[in-house]
Amino acid sequence: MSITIKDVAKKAKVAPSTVSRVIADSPRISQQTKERVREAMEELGYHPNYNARSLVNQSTKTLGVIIPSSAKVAFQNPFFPEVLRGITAKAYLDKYGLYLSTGQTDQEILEEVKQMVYSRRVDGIILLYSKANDGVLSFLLEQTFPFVLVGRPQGVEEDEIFYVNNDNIRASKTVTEYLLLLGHERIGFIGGNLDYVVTKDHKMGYERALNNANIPVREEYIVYNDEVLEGGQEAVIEFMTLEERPTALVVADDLMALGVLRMLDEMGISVPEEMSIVSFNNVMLSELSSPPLTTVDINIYELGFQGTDKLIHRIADPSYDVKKTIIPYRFIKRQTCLKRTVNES
Amino acid sequence: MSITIKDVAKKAKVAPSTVSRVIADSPRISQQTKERVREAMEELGYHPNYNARSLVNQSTKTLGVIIPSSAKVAFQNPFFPEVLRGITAKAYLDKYGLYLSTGQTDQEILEEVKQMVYSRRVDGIILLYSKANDGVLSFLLEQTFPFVLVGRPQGVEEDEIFYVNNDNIRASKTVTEYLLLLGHERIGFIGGNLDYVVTKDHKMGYERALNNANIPVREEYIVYNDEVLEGGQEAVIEFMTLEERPTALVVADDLMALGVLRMLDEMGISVPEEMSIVSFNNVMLSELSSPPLTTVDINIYELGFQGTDKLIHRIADPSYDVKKTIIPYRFIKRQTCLKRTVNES
DNA sequence: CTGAAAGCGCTTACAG
DNA sequence: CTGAAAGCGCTTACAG
Repeated sequence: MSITIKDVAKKAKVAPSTVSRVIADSPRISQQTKERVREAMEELGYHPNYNARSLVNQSTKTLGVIIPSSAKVAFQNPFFPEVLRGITAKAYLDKYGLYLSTGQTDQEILEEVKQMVYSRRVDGIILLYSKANDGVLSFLLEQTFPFVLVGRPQGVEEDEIFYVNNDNIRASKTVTEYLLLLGHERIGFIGGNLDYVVTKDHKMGYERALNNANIPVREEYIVYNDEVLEGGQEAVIEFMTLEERPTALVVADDLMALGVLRMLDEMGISVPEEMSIVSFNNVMLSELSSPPLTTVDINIYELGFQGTDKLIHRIADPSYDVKKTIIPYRFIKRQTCLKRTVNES
Repeated sequence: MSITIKDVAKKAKVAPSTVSRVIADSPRISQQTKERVREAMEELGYHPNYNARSLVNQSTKTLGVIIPSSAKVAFQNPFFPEVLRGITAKAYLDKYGLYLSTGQTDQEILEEVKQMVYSRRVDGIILLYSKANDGVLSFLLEQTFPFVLVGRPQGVEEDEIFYVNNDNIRASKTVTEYLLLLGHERIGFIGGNLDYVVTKDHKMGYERALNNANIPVREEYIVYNDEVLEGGQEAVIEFMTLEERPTALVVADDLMALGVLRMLDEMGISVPEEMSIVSFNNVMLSELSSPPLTTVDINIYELGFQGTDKLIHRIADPSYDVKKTIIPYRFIKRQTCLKRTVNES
């Protein structure tokens, strides 16, 4: 059908192997021949067939990107588009292609990952989430297939895993301490899905800050929710029906915080006067809410970029051994936090 | 290295071709042999090599997904994650893989598309935007490579192109008429990037509605902006410095409308009392703003799903000829529109 | 500096 | 119902 190396060879009156070497720009081919071959390629409109190449090279120059199961939830959170942007940028630089997972359930995703590695569709995998007892992770580990995790590994063989992450524990601690410094003592915590390690880290940071300040951690001030958008709203309802309502909130995600804001608005509770809020991610929209969100910029783009960088390193050089990279975060103070007024119990 | 068809053949004491037929579940192989071969595959942990397959089949079972150049802008708009979700769902059903473009500029993207088709990395392409004089489009057309457009084609050979789209002209007309019915006569239009066909369609619908109502279209009421988020804000400033300010706004995108809302809020102009707003897309967040946005649900997921369906059809059956699919939209009335109060000039 | 040959891991007419 | 052989389009030792 299409033009192959043989056609070019014939036209340039050389052997196919010579054409192949010209493509690779081998120094062992004379300038003259190169030119003649290139001319022939040009005239015929030759382009190398990727599959043939991959087959003999045993490498595809593509990276598999695994998006968490709840694609519906996941995709509506700007986190994923933004990591993807970082991944994309780095992949482009190194001429890697990106192969996207399409499964919706954990089961489907595991199947897909297996296909990807067994059928040699990708050279490495980048896992966009971290949770405990993840089948995908153990599979990858047991196959010793190159992969990197965006998030903190948890469970067995942590030191075997390549990953990029923020220090989410510290970030959460900082943020809670900030609230403490503003005089808040009744601080609520709205976490994401507890399956994810990041949620545990947020909670841990929160608790440490309270402990250091000798403020008891109260069960009723801690709430988790899967739903990024509705989650915040439900949590607010829970807190607001408490006898001793919190005066400040640590929220796992900007989008959730948007939901919180909206619900508080409906309830006639003003932010930051009556309720202070800090969240995480510094998603584009966090600046647009009213009031603009005080949040932690975790540098999502960089997580994607560095993760990809690490993966490519790992693929190119099996002896590469820098297992983890911690991306710095930045606390962004906007307008959802205020000193606690002392006119309540 | 890894287990091949030959290893299985040896173990099962058959010819490689037989193994191949067992994989394809050919009816011409006896049940007995099938079982023996399958056992061998199982024991050895055999998995077919995708590249080898693709090479002989001349097909990759992968779809290329092309995201518009301004990935930064694009990705921050929930439109793309949401189409991707639709694409992903359909691709999964038909066991197609997804290959993502990574280029940032038009030039880079064109290069990538060329690579994809020349090197046979994908069986078809899904273009997530439509603009006039698009190099990618003409290239695909001239190669007669299977592709589908999400959006309305414009320029030459429109009837040659497979596409899924909304009737954006009518949607925009409807929405403008709604504002008209509420008594608004000074209606501003904030469009997106004029390079995109959707922007032209929105404008056309807007103008038609005004024309039908015998209301002159005023230059100063029409504004375009690339930046999804900041765009709305700038536009508001422009309008508000006019002597005769608009009392209602048609906004190209929910995110832009969020920007508009925020700016209006800062200016102390209340929505919907002093300014009515209608936008497009019905992105998840449009419900969370205060007030919640009146918008047009264009069914983004379905655009992706149906587009992919069309592409797969086209690939599987070259005689398939249903060129266009129009996805219905739904006008969602929430709280950003109000009857115009007549206490102004 | 260049070519002939083998091989990457599959599939599919062609025979029998 | 099964096998031997050719071929998909490349690359890369091995010779010369």
